[in-house]
Amino acid sequence: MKKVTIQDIAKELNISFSTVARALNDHPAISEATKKLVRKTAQRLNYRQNKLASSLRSGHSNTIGIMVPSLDVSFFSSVVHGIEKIMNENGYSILLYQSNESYESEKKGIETFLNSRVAGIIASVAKETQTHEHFAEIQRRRIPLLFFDRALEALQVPSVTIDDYKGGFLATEHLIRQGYKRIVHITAGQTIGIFKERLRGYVNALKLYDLPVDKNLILYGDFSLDFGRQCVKELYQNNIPFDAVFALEDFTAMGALQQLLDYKVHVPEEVGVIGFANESFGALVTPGLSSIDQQTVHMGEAAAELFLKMLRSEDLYNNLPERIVLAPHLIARASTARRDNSKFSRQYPQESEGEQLI
Amino acid sequence: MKKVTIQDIAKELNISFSTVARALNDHPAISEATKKLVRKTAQRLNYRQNKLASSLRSGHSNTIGIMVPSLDVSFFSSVVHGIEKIMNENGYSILLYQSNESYESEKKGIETFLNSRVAGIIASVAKETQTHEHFAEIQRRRIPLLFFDRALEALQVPSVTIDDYKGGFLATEHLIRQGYKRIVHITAGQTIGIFKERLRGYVNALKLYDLPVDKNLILYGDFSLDFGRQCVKELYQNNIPFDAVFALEDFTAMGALQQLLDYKVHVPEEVGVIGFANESFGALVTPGLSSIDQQTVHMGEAAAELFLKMLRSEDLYNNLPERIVLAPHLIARASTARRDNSKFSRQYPQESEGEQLI
DNA sequence: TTGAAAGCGCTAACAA
DNA sequence: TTGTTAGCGCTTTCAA
Repeated sequence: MKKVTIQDIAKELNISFSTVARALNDHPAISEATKKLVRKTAQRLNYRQNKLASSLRSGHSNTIGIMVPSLDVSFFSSVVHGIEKIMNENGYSILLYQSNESYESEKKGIETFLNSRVAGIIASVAKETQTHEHFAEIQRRRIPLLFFDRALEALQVPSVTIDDYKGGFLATEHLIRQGYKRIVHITAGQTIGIFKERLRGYVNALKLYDLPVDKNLILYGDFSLDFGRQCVKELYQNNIPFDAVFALEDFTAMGALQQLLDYKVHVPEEVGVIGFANESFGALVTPGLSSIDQQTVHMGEAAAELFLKMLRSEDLYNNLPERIVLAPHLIARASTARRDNSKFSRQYPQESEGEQLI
Repeated sequence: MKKVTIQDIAKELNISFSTVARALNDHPAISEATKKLVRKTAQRLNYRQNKLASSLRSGHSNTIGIMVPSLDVSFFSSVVHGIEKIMNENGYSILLYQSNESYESEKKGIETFLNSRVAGIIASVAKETQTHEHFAEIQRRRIPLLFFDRALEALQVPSVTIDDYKGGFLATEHLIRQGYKRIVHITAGQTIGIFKERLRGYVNALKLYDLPVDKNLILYGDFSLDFGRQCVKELYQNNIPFDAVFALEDFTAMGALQQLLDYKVHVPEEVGVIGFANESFGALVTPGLSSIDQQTVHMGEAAAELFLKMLRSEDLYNNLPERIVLAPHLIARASTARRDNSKFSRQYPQESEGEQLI
């Protein structure tokens, strides 16, 4: 199949190729008659516009780059799902890149985006990333950049994140209201912003409710199902009493829960467990795992909408960057259903999604 | 920041711009001295190659299109994760498109890919798609096309799928060997190929083990957690005796399992339950949900490898298309752990992943 | 309402 | 080893 260009259509119709180009782009100065004729011929010849040529010439592109740590993490694939949907409805295509949490890979991806002359970039920063030179270059080239979930605070870049402090606070407050008093918090050893915020929420909730902050109850480490199990094991081995576990994310919480059940500890009666992220399995396990919902759908939508606004505005880097912070939601399930909590007053407006206990 | 081109570098160094181009592309005819000089200047001026221009001129592109029904389905996001990783390692970028199971959307996506002059397309067909004209056009343009998981048999296109017949057979055989005799199969009302194959595997396994095929035990419908619950309810309401459920996928199986537990039916002692897809929650619920693993990782890898082979071969459409069919694996967990099954002989080589019962 | 012509930034054949 | 030159297929200004 020979490649068909606007020249071929022009020859077919004995008109100039610029008229053909205008007709195909629905230029107002072209008569309806020629437009119709051109479109018909284009279809007959199986013509397809060459976006490479048109983008090269016009300097505009309708491709945007999305950089995520990994599509294997349901949170990210879910947000990408949402962003792609909305950007696609607005005529944009998605160039996808996974950093796999590696700084080098992230840098390479940004380069690819830049070389491909994308119209803008939406990114969630890799765990490993310490410097921000590669992101700064995007700004220097005046290309719209937006962070979601994991942002680099040092850069003046718009972002959509959730309030991790509030998430940590909500989880801890919920446990306190359920009557738990010695609450363990499992957090990350590294100094990732979002986990520090969750920890801060935990500490402040304890203080607000006049509970002591016990260093022995704050466990640092990697996060994984196994680490959750190990934490519970060590707490028992070291004879450290506790009656609840708030883990930085659901898999770790699930590990803790499994280990407790292995030890024949009653959940939620003796020990309550809550996680973070509201992974889909939380609703399916027994007892149902309480968690903090990260507003995945909203985050994708908000990111796409804000980004579209950026693409449309000219004075992109003149005003202060818009930073949208979404409110996390408490999802109370059986793993923390110790008792009636009606006597407590509400601290935040939407405390629960009203999900059924399982 | 002004846009820097090879012309700017050429002016800086008082050499011709084609020398610069050659130097940057590591052309063998250029001396090491100039190469070094050019590279240094390029870096100093913050030069970035324009892929639009180079692809337009050379006629080659290193972008490939990936079309999936939805990234919100963990199976697809997981396969895309794998494909992106390998293609990326081989120097390709990914243009991503979700059909959301819509034929129109799929068609539009293919058009975008074609207009963007992708080097090739990897696709999993939308549920809604009945015709294959849009895929045929890809072939007519001699662009490499590969299907994964959901292929259109009518087209001579290479594909990577799993053996759904064998999956259905394995699941049913496993239940039979565990001593279950009246096995319900929940399948899709629509006539999707892969579900028909699973049903065929179910029927043939029963026949092979001399068990009757009872129409009352084959339930057609939508697939969802709720439908699984509903199936169990109806079976009890209609007084249809059964001692096992094989559902077309894990969420439906989970619904059946939950309803059985609500009815205080003992799983696996009284009724066994097995699903399909090996979703991550299966290992976390209690009792652990037996399932059929779809070889997600292998599928991504196999698809990427086969595709790379296609991209490299010239006589792409001359020989018969390679169709790779992966073997599904039985994952036996607590939901079917009725009793010792050592007295049965093995039908297939790898019967179980040897996963611990939870 | 249409045509002519220039050129986006690069690759690659041909010359030197 | 390097330079000259001609486009890739399109958008867009200027002219008619």
